[in-house]
Amino acid sequence: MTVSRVLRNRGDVSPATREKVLEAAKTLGYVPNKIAGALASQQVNLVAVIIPSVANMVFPEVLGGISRALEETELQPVVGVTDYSPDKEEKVLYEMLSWRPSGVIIAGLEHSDASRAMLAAAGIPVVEIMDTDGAPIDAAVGISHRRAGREMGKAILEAGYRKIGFMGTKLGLDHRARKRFEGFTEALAKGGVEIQDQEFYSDGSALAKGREMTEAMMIRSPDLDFLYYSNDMIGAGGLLWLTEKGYDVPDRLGCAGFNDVQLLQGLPRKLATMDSCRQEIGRRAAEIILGRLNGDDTPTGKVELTPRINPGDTLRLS
Amino acid sequence: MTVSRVLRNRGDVSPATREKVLEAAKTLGYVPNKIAGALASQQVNLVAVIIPSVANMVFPEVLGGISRALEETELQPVVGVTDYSPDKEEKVLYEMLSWRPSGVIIAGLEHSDASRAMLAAAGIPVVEIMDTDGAPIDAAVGISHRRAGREMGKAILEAGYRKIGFMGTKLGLDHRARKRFEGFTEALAKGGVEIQDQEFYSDGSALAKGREMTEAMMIRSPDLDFLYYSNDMIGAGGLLWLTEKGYDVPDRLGCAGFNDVQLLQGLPRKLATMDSCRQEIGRRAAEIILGRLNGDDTPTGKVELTPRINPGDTLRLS
DNA sequence: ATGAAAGCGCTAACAG
DNA sequence: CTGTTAGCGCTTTCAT
Repeated sequence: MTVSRVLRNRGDVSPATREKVLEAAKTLGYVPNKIAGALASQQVNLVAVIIPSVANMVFPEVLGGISRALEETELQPVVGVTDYSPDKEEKVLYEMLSWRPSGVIIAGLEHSDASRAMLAAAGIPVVEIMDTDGAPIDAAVGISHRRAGREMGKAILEAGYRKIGFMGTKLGLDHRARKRFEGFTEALAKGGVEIQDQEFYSDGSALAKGREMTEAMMIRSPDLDFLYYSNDMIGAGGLLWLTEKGYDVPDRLGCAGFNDVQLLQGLPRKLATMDSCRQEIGRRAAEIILGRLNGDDTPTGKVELTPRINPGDTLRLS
Repeated sequence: MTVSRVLRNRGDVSPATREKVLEAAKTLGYVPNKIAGALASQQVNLVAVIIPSVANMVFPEVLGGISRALEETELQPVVGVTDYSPDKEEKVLYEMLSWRPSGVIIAGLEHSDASRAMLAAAGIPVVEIMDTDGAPIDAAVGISHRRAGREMGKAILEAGYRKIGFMGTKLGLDHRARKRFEGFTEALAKGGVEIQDQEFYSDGSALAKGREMTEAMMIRSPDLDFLYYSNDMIGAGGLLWLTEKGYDVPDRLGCAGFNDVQLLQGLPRKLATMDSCRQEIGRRAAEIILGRLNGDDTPTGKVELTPRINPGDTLRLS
């Protein structure tokens, strides 16, 4: 009845009755039931956001971009976490889709067949984020990690480094880290250079792991002149160790990470890195959803952002 | 009809029809509509989790505890973020309650009157977390930040430090930081000591801020012999600066933070700190919700966990 | 073991 | 401007 209209500021309601209803609602402590509302109106102003982890520092920033873009909107983000597991992704997705959200923002381009099917069948805008190396189901916004790896490789060669070591997460399910690695080795190969040593880790405090792995690697392969880390956290740990040991960085030895996490500002030396455009990815993804929902003819397909190399203090300039 | 029974493994259904339904569902890519289900059954297996921030490192860990406890359950956490604003908290809460969750886990004990009213009226279990200095609406799990501050103050005095500086976030809306500060000054007062210098910051990279503030403070008050930081991140930044400048830590100058964030493991020196029991808080909170929902006579009221001081390398032992 | 019917609390469309 | 009437897609209860 009229009550519904008042609470949603819809249609014409006389200020008098409006007042009355509002007051009654307040004194009764009335909270509308969105479940019933959603069922009746067949629309749920929620955007499902599916990411691998909240601990990773990268994703909270993407989330920030999304929230900000959705702030002045009816839409609200709801996040689900997959822990980098395709199985869990499938479950989370199923769970979220069963609430009939207005759109989905999901990290990565690789999903199980079932997940892809659900997304395709959902009949709502789907934006895959972070990565553009592959074919999106609907829309995608991100960076090309393969290209990012390649460019870092190129920059390193141009700076004159030749004996290169790599450290990173186990490359199994982190597709983006894998693609960076592939692009990196590819660029090196083009310059006739091969990675001389490499090491992978799976869990633990990234800073400490970076430190340990770096120590192990420098003992094993003392003549390395560059260390490429798959993320800034292990890179920072490594750099701390190198600094303590008195390595001449970046001349005797250079190093670089990936992500440009601002968390690390304040460390003694600034690690060379590459911005992964996290905020903007979030914002753009949200905007695409909004556009689609407004019926704008937002172009489907990929939006590829371009990360820049930030040489910091640890990459000799060529 | 029968379909409903199959999908929920309820009631007696012949294996034959069961098979048929399941297959049909799969080929049709059928995803049940939880909205309708929730409306009909009057129950939503969601737990609203309301926290100030996801960027803070503290809350993701609490979330981890909650998720793990809820893993084998029907319940699913859904998080809302308040950005430390009571207004936003109210909005988020209203929004979430309108989805009729089965329970609420919310950070802190201070809420607007409206928020308290909503929580009290919701008729669902409510667990306030992180803090026990105050009166909970329903149940609470956390630590006494006042006591944490007091204990750190006591430990510092016992170790013989006397000229103490404090650095922290602006104490406006972060009630827990404020309570720690109050407890801290109280303990010092009991020992006849007063804080000699203090500085507050609002935003920016915590590590960098800690560094800057420490530098400023040590220039302004060079005879300080202890620095108490309201969190580990600024503490770590400060410690890095002190180490670079060659301060004799912890003898000439001690320092300590709060939270015991594992993120920082791997820094050259380990900051003295206090564990804030984040994981366990999350787990216990979830368990209380579960208990209440199962009708167990879980005792209402506060659960106060006891944080321990971890002296690291920066607190002289007494 | 299965079908039929009622209704969850709202919104949408239409009357008044 | 305001009231009335149908559902939304399920679950629940009751009959078969």
